[in-house]
Amino acid sequence: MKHFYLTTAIDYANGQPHMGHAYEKVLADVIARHRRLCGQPVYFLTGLDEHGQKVQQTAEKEGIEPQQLCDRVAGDFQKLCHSLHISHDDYIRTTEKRHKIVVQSVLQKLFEQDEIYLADYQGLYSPRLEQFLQEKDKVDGHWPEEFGEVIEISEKNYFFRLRRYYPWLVHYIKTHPDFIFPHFRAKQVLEFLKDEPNDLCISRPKKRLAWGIPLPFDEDYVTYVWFDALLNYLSAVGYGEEALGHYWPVDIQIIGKDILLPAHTIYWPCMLKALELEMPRTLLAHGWWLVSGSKMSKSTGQVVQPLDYVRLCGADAFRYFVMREMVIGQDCDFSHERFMARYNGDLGNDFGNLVHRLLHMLRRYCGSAIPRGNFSDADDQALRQHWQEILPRISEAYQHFAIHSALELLWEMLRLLNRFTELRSPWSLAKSSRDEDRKKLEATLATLAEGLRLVVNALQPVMPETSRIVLNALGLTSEANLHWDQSLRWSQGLEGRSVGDPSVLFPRVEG
RNA sequence: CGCAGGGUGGAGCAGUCUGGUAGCUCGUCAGGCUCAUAACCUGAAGGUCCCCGGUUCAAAUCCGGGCCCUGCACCCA
Repeated sequence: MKHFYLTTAIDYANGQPHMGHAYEKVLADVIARHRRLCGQPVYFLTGLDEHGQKVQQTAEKEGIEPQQLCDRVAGDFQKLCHSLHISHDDYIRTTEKRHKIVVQSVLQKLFEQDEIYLADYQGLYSPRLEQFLQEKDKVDGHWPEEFGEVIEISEKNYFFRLRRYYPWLVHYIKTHPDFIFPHFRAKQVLEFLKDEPNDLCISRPKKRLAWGIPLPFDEDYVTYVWFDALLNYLSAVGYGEEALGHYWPVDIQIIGKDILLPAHTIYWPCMLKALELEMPRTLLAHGWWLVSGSKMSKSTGQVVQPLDYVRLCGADAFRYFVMREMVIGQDCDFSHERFMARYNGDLGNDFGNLVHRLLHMLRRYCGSAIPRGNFSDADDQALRQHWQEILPRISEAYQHFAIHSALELLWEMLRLLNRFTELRSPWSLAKSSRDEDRKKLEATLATLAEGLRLVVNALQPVMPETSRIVLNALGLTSEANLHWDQSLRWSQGLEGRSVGDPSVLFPRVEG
């Protein structure tokens, strides 16, 4: 059976993890966890892009070997994954042998197929910065000081015949509306493609850049970093081996909107086409996090690092926040106020407090066991009815990456559970000595427990840790193994289970 | 210039593709409850859905025009 294969972009080793990296991994993780719960075997890949000029330069600046730098940065990013509870199945680094072998075999194959040719590359070059320049690098029509002397040079390089696939690519994008998501991004790509792209220069002379994968057919050159990096999606799942069939084509590739063009919508499809491989099913381009809080931070002398919130409020709270706030594909603003509002309001008040008050009532009124629910009235029916209505919408939202709407629906349910609690007022029923009131009290708590179980199960992809804690508190230990549809059906399965003591899931954080 | 995205009660956002009494969260005001994390529940006030025009029985939504904000190919989620 083919795996559901999804990837994030691989992060570039020249820099520290930031909000965007964290978001992308969480998004991918939520999708991966959801698919697993739906019973699909999932292969979730992320990793690190380690070659190229920037890495070489940074390493030189620090006086260390590039590989040392990469090892350190890889550690930082893996730590990030760990602290966010990312459930990736593989972490690929482009300096690994398994990757280099694939890059070289792909290059050799394309070279033999005449997809790669040698030609003169002409351009403006700054020897001081050791890089090629573009007209747009000019400031007010002049080269900035730091470029030093700018000369026109010509050097031989290898090119990939991208233009060969230009007409095919345009047609493919036009006829595959699900290829690029959100759809409006496809329009942007087609706009870009109105001008025929040039063939892609895939080599760098070793005398200028040594930190890369050598071309198999010319030892004087290394591979251009994008060409190298994109192939990680193939090298991780056994390109050239039988195993590839268990993963390819890749189902979802999650990337930032900035690397959609030209890398993932031009280079990558053309490379795959030349290799006679199927296209990715969906390229999912997300937006950017803007941090407007920097002004506020300056005035208070505090620099707010978004990842500090993981430490402050926990991974699940961070995951909830980024999934709830970001509408897929659009940009979104991060601010302390918004984070705290979501944390204290949504998580603390609506959710955590509901769990707490329910467990407390179960302990106080029912000896910490979930009672039998053999009483039903209009309020109770309405609650079940509501769940029946939103359940397909929640599944649909997960399917279409609208995680924020899935969460919105779940919180709607949580509010209804809080309202139901008020309507039935178990604390009043508990004072009565009538049998009927006792039955009503028990049924109320049973209904609340079941409602909470359903919400928490549907919340698993976004908040795995919290879900586990709450399910355990409801006396369930193996619920995670249940199939998505099965676990989200209203049932009586909780009856008789002994529940945990009330604990505060999301302690209030002031400030 | 052009292209793409956005402009919805005090704040932040859904909704726009598939027209049908404008929805959510926060905030404000009033009330209720006391199981609970100064929490929860109820009610109220508050909107020319950027502007102009068109299509339609009906427009936040479709069409045309205009204004404003943000991005746009070294690298960057």
